[in-house]
Amino acid sequence: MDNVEGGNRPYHHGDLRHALLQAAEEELKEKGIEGFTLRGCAKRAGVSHAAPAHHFRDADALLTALAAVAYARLTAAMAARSAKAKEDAADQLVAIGLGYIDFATAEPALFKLMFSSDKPDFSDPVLGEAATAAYKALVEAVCAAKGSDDEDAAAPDIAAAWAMVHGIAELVNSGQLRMFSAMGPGKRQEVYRTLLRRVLPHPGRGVSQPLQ
Amino acid sequence: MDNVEGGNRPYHHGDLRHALLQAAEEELKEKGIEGFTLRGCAKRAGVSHAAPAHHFRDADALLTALAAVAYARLTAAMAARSAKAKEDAADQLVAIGLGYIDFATAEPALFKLMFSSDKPDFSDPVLGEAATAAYKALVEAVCAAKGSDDEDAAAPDIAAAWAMVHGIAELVNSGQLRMFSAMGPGKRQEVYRTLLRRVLPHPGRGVSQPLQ
DNA sequence: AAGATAAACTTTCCATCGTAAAGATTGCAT
DNA sequence: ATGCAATCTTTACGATGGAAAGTTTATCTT
Repeated sequence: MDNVEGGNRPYHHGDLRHALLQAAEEELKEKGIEGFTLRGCAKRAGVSHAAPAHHFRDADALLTALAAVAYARLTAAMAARSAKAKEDAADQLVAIGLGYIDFATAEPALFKLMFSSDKPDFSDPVLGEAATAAYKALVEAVCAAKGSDDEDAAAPDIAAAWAMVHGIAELVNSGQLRMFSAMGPGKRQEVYRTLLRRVLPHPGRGVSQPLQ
Repeated sequence: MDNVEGGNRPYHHGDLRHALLQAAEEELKEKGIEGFTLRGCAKRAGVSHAAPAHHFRDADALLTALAAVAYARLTAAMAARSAKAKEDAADQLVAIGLGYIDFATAEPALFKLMFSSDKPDFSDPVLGEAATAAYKALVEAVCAAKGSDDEDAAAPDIAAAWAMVHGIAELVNSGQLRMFSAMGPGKRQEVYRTLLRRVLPHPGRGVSQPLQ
C-alpha cells in the first residue's frame, strides 16, 4: 500500500463519496473534461483506483452526481443576482441571465460538463431535478417579464433568452469572443446587460418583433 | 495481416490521408466525440493502427484537419442560405444565421468537434484560416446590416448575432429546447427567423436598445 | 538497369485507462 | 462473541494512444 499522507489513514475512509465528488471537481478543473480520469480522482481522495466503484457505478455516474451539484450552484448563482436586482420583471430576467453567465465563466469546467458533454446521465432523477430547477428559474422570469402564465406562449421568448445567455457563455468560455476579454469587467457587465435586454419579451404581444 | 477486403490490397494505400479524414468523420458520427478512437479510424480505412501516424502527428492532429474541413462546410452552408435570400442586408444576416443553424443541426458531431471540444488545435494555420473565413462571413453580414465598416463599433452586434445563433444551435443539438423538436420544420424555420431578427443591428445607433 | 534512399505501412511493445473479480479489513447487528 | 455486510485493496484483463523497430514499395540517382 502506498499511503501518501503519512501512514495512519484508517482502512475505511469515512466519507469517500463526498471526497470523490470534491476530487472529481478538482480533477475536472485541472485536467479538463477530456483529461479527466477516474484513477486520478481516486488518487486525489487517497484511495485505490477501484474504491470509487463502491460509491459510483462507473465514471459517468460520478460525473452525473457532480453535474447535479453543479446545477444547484447554477441555480444559486441566478438567485444571487436576482436578489440584488430591482423587482421589476425585466430587471429580474436580466439578472437571471447575468447569474447564468456568472456561473458559466466562474466554473467553465463544470459548465462544460453540464452542457457540452455526453457524460452526465440526465435520466438520473437527482440530476434531472437539479436541472429542472434551474430551468424553472429561467422560465418563471421570462413569464413574469412577459406578464403571462402561459408557458407555451412564452416558448419563443424562453428560447430567445436562454439561447442568448447560453451562446454568450459558450463563446466567451471558448475564447471566441475576444472583444470581451479585451474590456474591463465593468464594461463587460454593461455589454452583457445590453445584449440581454435585447431578448426581453415584450408584454402583451406574442413573439416580440424588431423595431423597423 | 488481416486484410478484410479480400486480399489484394496493395501495401501502399495510395490516398490514406484522405481516407483517414473520411474514416474519422464516420467514426465521429457513429461513436460521438467521446467514443472516437484512432484505432477505429485506422480499421475503417483498412490499415494498421499505427499507420495514421505517418499522416497525422497524433489523434488530435487528425481531428484538427477534420475540423478545418468542417469549417469550410459551415462557411458553405451560410453562403448557400445567403445566395437564396433577398439582397436586403437584414435578410442577408438572417440567412447567414439560418445557414449556421443548418450546418449545426445537419452535422451535430462536426459542430461539437469545432465548438465544444479541446481536441482541435486552433493554432494550426489551416484550421485557423478556415475558422477565420467563417467568422468573416458573419462579421461582414453584421456590418452590412449595420451600415458601417467599423468592426469595433459593431462588436456588440456581432456578439449578439453570433451568441443567438450559437445558443440556438447548441441547445437544439443537445435536445434541451424540446419545443423545437415538437414543431414541424416549417414552423421551426419561422421561429428561427423571428429569433434572429431580434438581434439585428439597428443602423446608425451604437448598440441597439429595446423598445420600451 | 541497378542500387540507394526515402516513404508508407506493419508488428511489437509499453504505459495508462476503465472496470470486473476476488481477497482483506472493518463496522454493526444480533 | 459471532456472523454478515459494507468498505477498501489487490490482481487481472481488454482497449487505447503512441513509440520503436522492422518490412515492403516507390522514387531518385547514376
